[in-house]
Amino acid sequence: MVKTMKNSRKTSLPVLRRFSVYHHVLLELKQQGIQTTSSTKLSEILEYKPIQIRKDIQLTGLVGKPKKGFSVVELESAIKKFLGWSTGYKAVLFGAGSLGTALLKYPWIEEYGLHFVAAFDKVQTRSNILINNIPVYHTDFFSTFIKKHKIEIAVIAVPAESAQHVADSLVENGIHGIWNFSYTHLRVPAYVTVENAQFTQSLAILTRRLIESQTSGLEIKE
Amino acid sequence: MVKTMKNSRKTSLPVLRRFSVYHHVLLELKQQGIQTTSSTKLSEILEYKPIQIRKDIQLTGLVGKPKKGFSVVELESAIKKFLGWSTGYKAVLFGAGSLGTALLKYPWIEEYGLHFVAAFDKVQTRSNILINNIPVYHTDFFSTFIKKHKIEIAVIAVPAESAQHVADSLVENGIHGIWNFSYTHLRVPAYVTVENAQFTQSLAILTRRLIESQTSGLEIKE
DNA sequence: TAGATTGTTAATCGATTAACAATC
DNA sequence: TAGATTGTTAATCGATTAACAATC
Repeated sequence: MVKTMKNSRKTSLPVLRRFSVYHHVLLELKQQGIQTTSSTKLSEILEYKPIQIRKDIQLTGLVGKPKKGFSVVELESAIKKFLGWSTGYKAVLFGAGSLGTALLKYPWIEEYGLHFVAAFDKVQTRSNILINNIPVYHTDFFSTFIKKHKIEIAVIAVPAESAQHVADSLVENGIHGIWNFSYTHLRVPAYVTVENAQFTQSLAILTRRLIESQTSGLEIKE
Repeated sequence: MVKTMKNSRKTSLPVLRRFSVYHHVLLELKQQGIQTTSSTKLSEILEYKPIQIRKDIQLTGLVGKPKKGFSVVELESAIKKFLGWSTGYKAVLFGAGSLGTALLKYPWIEEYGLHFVAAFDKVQTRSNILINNIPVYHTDFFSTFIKKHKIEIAVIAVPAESAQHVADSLVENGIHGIWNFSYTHLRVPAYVTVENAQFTQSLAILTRRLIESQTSGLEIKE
C-alpha cells in the first residue's frame, strides 16, 4: 500500500545517496528470489540503523506490515518512483571521449530511466558515428536538434576548459537538468539543476579515510 | 602559516566533498593568475556561506590573514595535504572495459597523487596490452604482482556480478583501500575502506531534484 | 587610520537515534 | 497467542550559522 503525501521540503543529500544504495541492494535481493525484507534485514546488510532505514522508506510513502516488513518489489518500485527513475528522461551527451563512450555504453534506460537520444562532440572524427546505437553529431547541430526533441537532461563529459561554454549553450537552449562529469564549477541560473558527478569528490573521501584509519590505528591499539 | 593540530574525529562526508570543490576552484584561480582569495570571494563563486568556508579551511590547519584572506597556492596545497593528495598512492585497476579504460587515461597522478601501476582483466583479449602506458595483465597474475609492489588502492571497475569476488581477493592480498565503481554493495572487513563512486548516487540526486524543482514551481509562482 | 576579513565562542537548525505503543 | 516489526513522538547529536572581538 502506498500512502500519498506531499513532499514540501527538499530531500537531503545523504538520504538520496542512501536511496541509490537501497535500490541496488533490492535488485540483488530480487535476483536471489527474496520476496520480503525488513528494516532489520536491510540493516544487517548495509550497517545502517533500522530506524534510519524505516525513516527513509517513509519518505517514499510506502507502508510496511508489522512483523513482516516490506515487499522487495514494492519497495524497489517505490524508490524508483520517488527518485523519478520510473518515468524516463530523454538525455543528450556532450563529449564522446573515453568517459562519454563509457556512459553511452551503459544500459541506463533499464533501471534508471535515462534514455540517451544523441551525443555531440566538437571533434569531427568523432561525429557522424554510432556508439551503442546512439548517434554522435557535431556540436554545431545541437541547437537544431534540441528544437525537435524534448530533452530533459544533458550530460557534460567534455574537458574542463570547454565545460562552461557547453553549459551556457545548454541553458540558452532551455535545458533544466545538467549532469556534470567535468572538473569545473559550472555557473548557471538558479532554475537550472546541476549535479556534479566528479570522481574527485569520491576520491577525496577514500584518500582522507585512509589517512584517518592510519592515524587512529596508532592511537587505539587493536 | 600552518598550524599543527590533531584530527581525532573523522571528517564528515559533506566537508570532504566540499574540499574537492574548493580544490578545483583554486586550480582555476591559480590558472587565472590570482594569488590571494578569501572566504568572502570563494563564497561568491560557490554560493557557500563564508563562515562555512572558514570553518572548513580551519580543518586543514592553514591560518589566514585578517583583511587579506588566504594565499591561493598555500590553500591549494593545504587541501591537497589534508586529503592525502600530495603524498601519492600506488593503485591497480580491475576491469579494463570502457569505464576502466577511461580511468586509466585520466592524468590522476598530476593532481590527485593516484599512480596506476597496473590493470587486470579476466578477458584474455584485453590483457597483455598497454593503455596509456599502463600494463594490463590477466587477473591470474594479480597475487604474484602484489607481492612485488606495495599497492595501497585498488579500483574496481568490473561488472556487478564479479565485484564481490574481486573484493574478496583484494582483501586476501592485504589491500586496505577500495574505490568501487561497480553497482554492488561490497562486504569487506571493518579495517578495509571502501568508497563507492557509483554514478547512480549522483543520478539519484539529479533526478529527484528535477522532480522537486517542478513541484515547488507549481506552489511558488515566480 | 578605516574597514575587510580573520578565528572564536555561542546559538540554531536539521538529521539521526531512542523509546514505545500498535499490529499482523 | 507471542514476538517481530511497524510507524509515531520525543530526545540527542552533530553540522551549520550567527555574532563579534581581534587584527593587518
